[in-house]
Amino acid sequence: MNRVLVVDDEPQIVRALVINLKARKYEVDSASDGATALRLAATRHPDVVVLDLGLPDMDGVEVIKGLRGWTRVPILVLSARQTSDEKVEALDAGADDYVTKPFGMDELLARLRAAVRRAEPVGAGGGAAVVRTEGFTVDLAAKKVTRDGADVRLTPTEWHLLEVLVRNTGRLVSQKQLLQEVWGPSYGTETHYLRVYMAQLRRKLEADPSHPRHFVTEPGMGYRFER
Amino acid sequence: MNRVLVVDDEPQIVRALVINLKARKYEVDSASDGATALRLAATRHPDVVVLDLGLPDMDGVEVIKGLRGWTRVPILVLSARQTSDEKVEALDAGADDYVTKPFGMDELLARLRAAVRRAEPVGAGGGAAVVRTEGFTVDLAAKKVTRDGADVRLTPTEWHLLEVLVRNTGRLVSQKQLLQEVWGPSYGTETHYLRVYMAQLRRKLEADPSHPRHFVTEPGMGYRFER
DNA sequence: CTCCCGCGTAAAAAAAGCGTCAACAGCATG
DNA sequence: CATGCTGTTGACGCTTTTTTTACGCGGGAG
Repeated sequence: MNRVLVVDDEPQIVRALVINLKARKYEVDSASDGATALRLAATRHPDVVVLDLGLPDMDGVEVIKGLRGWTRVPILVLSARQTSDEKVEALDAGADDYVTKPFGMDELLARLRAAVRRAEPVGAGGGAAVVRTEGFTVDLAAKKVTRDGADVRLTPTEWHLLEVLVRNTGRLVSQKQLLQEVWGPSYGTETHYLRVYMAQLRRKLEADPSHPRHFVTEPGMGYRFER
Repeated sequence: MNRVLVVDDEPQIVRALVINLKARKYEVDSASDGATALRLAATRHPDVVVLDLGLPDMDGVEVIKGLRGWTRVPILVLSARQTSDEKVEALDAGADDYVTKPFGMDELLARLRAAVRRAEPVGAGGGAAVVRTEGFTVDLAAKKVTRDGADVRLTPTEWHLLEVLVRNTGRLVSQKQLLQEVWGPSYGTETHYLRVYMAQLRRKLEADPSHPRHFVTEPGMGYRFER
């Protein structure tokens, strides 16, 4: 889940934000002055910062610059000041968004989501994209399989089958599920295909293809990939 | 020089934006309806889109979704509607920012700068935008390819294709992704184009074009650039 | 013990995909 | 107006991939 750093010197605003954010399963840290904010940002590495400009100890723009010196974390500025100059200054200092008080909680949360979303890396897939065994390595993101340092060439069907199995490492995948995921929803009984392609995967990846260690047959049920 | 796509059905707003943007050295395209906007976005590849939600031919949120189907270009929404629901809907559909009319030009431009800035690749401040192989060198920033000390002349399409591949060095890029990024979202099955242009890239860059080392074909899946 | 079914393997036939050459149209340039 | 460049499209031979067919093996049921 995402971590948010809330920075505001008005306790009631902090409380309202914290309650709303926690209800939506964000992890929340809070600070009421700039120095604390910078320290927390450095130690806690939030995914987004909500920053009030009117802080007691330092100018809000200085906080933005302090953050931008070392991180690109999204900064959502919150301010009572509505003048155009203030907004321009904050945005050009490195803020990502600027919301004037009083603000609607729904809107603020939506802007927060937008900020978090666009900060996500391109590969939106969750989880480790590389799976290693002692014999070979599968890189889901690059769609690449390596064995003894050399690339292994897989056909689209072989790759797709491998992908489904690896994404379910350790779990049994039924024949029907494999067929439908790889060949399409109208397939489900053509277990021939599985035997043929399993043999090819084993030939390309198993040290001893006739005694497979990683691509295990569960007779009558399906197949299982073991790391 | 950044390219902006302005979408609004009120001519005076478009004119005001275009004048201000051009004065600040942006390249500007404009559209007055959603269909044109989507087409221009596909063909011109703007760095940021300024989108009015009240278009004559389609719902603004649909335009956002149409863009988000294939690109992460920043979208700055412009709208006369101020209700929280509208904002939330647009932001959650994939917009990056939401400004209500009437708006201050200074603020809009500052938000535009913020949107463009954060969309820049991480290594933008002098990072390694140059990729070298033993045969040739690609400079992403300068949009230049060098081989044996001499510049290689690439057509716009060739360059675009090369760019996508190089930005994904080592990763397999699917045929569909290549087609959509280079030719636009309505393409996806015209694999013929890829074959023709791959051949041209190889002829210009590979030492032995018929045995490519860097532009690898993964039959049925896509292509991969290897350094 | 024998039969039968599911499994693995191999090799065929069929289909799909790839690279290449060449022609053509649109467009900007000179 | 001619020219050259670019992007699009078609045709063809060839290779790879998928599908289909065939056959041997082994374990469990009867």
